[in-house]
Amino acid sequence: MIDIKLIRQDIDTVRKSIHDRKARVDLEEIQALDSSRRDILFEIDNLKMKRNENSAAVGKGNLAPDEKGKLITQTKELGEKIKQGDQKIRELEEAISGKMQLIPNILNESTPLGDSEEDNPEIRRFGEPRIFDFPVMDHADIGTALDLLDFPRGVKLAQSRFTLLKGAGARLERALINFMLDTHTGQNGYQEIFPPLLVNQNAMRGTGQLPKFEEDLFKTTTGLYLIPSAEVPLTNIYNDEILREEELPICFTAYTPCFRSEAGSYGKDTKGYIRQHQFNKVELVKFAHPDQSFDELEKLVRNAEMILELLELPYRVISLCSADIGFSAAKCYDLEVWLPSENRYREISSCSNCTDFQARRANIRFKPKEGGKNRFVHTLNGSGLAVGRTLAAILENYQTKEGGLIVPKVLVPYMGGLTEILRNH
RNA sequence: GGAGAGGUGUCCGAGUGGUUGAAGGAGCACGCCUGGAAAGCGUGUAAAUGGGCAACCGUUUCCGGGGUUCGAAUCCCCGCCUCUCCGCCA
Repeated sequence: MIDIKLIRQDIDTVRKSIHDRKARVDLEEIQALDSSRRDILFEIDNLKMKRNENSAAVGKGNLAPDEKGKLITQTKELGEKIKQGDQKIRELEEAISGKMQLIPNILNESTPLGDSEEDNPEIRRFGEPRIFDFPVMDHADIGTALDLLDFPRGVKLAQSRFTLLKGAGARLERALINFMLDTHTGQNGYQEIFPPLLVNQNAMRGTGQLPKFEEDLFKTTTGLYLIPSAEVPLTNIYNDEILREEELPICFTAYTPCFRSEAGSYGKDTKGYIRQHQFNKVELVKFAHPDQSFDELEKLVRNAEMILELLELPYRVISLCSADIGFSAAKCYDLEVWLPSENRYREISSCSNCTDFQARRANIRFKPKEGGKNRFVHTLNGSGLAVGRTLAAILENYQTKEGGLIVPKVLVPYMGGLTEILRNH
């Protein structure tokens, strides 16, 4: 949620941000609702002041009986007016907040302008795509051939876009999770969390999944939601809390399965392990001081990049342009890994600075060292990394001419010393 | 699922109808003390919101929502959550 004061005082900034995002929001309507709210609030506050004065006078008990009776009757009438006014104010506030929650975050000035994902500028690259002297297979075919991935049985057990991992495939996925967590906790300074995988509506609202993106979520019969990312429980850890400035930045990492209904993505990536209803991810979340958050974003991206570098997977970093960036983010980098079968880079991590957008929704503040008003923290999140896509990238980039798979060096200890997965027949 | 207890400020915790925005403590800030620190002493320290350039003033807030009352942290109803005991259970 953005600050409504921005709409009062600097609506041009809001308008520009919405325009650059190619979004549409009726700001004039919010302005009108806000201004009538303030009018009524002022009026009712004055009536309340009167009521408080009257009640105090009655309480003192030094009034003549008839005077006292008159005052009580009069105050009773005030009470009726106040009740009606309060009701009206509540209605207006609900309307305003409903509309405010649909406004995306204000873009940071460093977010590049663009009309579509075609306009996302590349920031840097790592590694050289390998030259293959044999026809490359895609990860689905390799995974099936090596009996690491079982797509039909995943479908049988659940539905399409659910996959079964088997044997060395399951172990490779687990090895990746452990390798990523160990790196982030051991070298990058994150604290490991294992959060609930189901969260309530309030948490979903805090990070911005609700109310706008409900159709992307799985909901249980008891009203809880399956998390689409550990971003949700991690960021909401401090929902409604006040931190001390000295604690910042706070850095959390978590491995969790993630659940997405992928509504509206029919026809996209239907083959393979790239787009699943359930997938594993290691997430990075930071709570940062507003003055530090963009530096912290750079560090967070580097933390995620480090995983790809250690795995020796070629990748590039792009900066999402105004039309492609997510709802809660002010600035966002995507990491894209090289997929030989597609002959292109594919998203494997998304690292965002949400500035105070989520903090305002989730009411996460900190007490400034020098005193003064509590301020909203800045929240950041990024994948470090999407495990399934990392597995897919390994299958493709590490395939051998003989149809086997070399285990990336850093994963060998996590694979019980296994260096290569061979084809049986 | 059955029985009971409880949800108060950054934290702990008192408070059952009117100077309670809220005792006391911790924490934090500043000052005194000290060679320096700790301890000790003193002072200060809630948030949201509206008006105002500001000083300042008003309103609201003691889990949430309704109600009673001139007036509610305090009384009544509903809901949510937490804890204890019993039952069930990985």
